[in-house]
Amino acid sequence: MPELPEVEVVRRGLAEHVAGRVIDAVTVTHPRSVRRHVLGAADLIAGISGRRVREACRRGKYLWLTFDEPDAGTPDSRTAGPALDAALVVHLGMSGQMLVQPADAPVDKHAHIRATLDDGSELRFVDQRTFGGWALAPLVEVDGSLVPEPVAHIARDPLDPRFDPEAAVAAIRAKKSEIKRVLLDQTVVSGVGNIYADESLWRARINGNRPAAGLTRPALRGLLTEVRAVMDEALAAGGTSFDALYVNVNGQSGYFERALAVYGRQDEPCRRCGAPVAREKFMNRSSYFCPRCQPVPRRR
DNA sequence: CACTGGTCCTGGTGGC
DNA sequence: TGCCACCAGGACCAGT
Repeated sequence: MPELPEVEVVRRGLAEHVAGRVIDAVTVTHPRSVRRHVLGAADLIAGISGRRVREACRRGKYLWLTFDEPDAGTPDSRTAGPALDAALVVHLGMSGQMLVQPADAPVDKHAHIRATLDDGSELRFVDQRTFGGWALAPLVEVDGSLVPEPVAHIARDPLDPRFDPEAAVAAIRAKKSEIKRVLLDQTVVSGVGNIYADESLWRARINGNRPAAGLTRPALRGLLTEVRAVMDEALAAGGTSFDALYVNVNGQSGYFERALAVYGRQDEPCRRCGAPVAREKFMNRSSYFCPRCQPVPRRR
């Protein structure tokens, strides 16, 4: 269940183990993992084979790899000109992993894409539930930043140096739906998933069912502060469990077992007031909250 | 146009 | 023991 902090841990791993490497051969063994690449697996493979990875980037839960210019003299480089290049966009979905392993290491049953690198290692995309995948897409400029086209609609996340809290507060207040749904809307603020939404709302003592537009600016500033704090803490926890063999292990951060205040703690005492944590259905999933610290809004 | 609710997908779990 | 319903959930899509 990778959210922003887990994805950032993966990005750091890719920056360390994959940036600078040349992608040699690519194999796709599950078509669903490349379904977002409309031109198909063969086109994706052709587009990244032989390319040297430049940088590992992230916005919200989206990852992407950029590449150095192809070598001068290749046919492509004449027509490419100054046009913006493409990036390999990766979304982990619910269960995606980006593993860097020795090429002769046993291959996981759910390894759907494998890319050999020029240092003898192999980058493997492992994904049990196949919600994630790879796609090659052109880079476009949005609000002064270069992002892949499928990421163009994704808002800046709270860890982005150019994240503007006041603009985020205004965007949240402009929404007509409940605050939790707005938090999960990646076009408003990106990187927040179901778990950290519940954790942030609990910290800010706001019930997720409250209309976003009805919350005061200070309340929303406080909420965004808690979102950032939860992410920072999870990132600190995740950054420590780092194996050189693996870029990351299932996006887990160690944060899960320890520090969750409400998520998954139905009927257990609220860590602040002791009241039993409540659980309710929300968009075919669950919301956890403290009914005392986060009072349910009055029906209008 | 904005908002809402359904759907995709598979492995693990718990009930009968 | 075996079967099946159910759950997890990010992003997309169709309907209002």
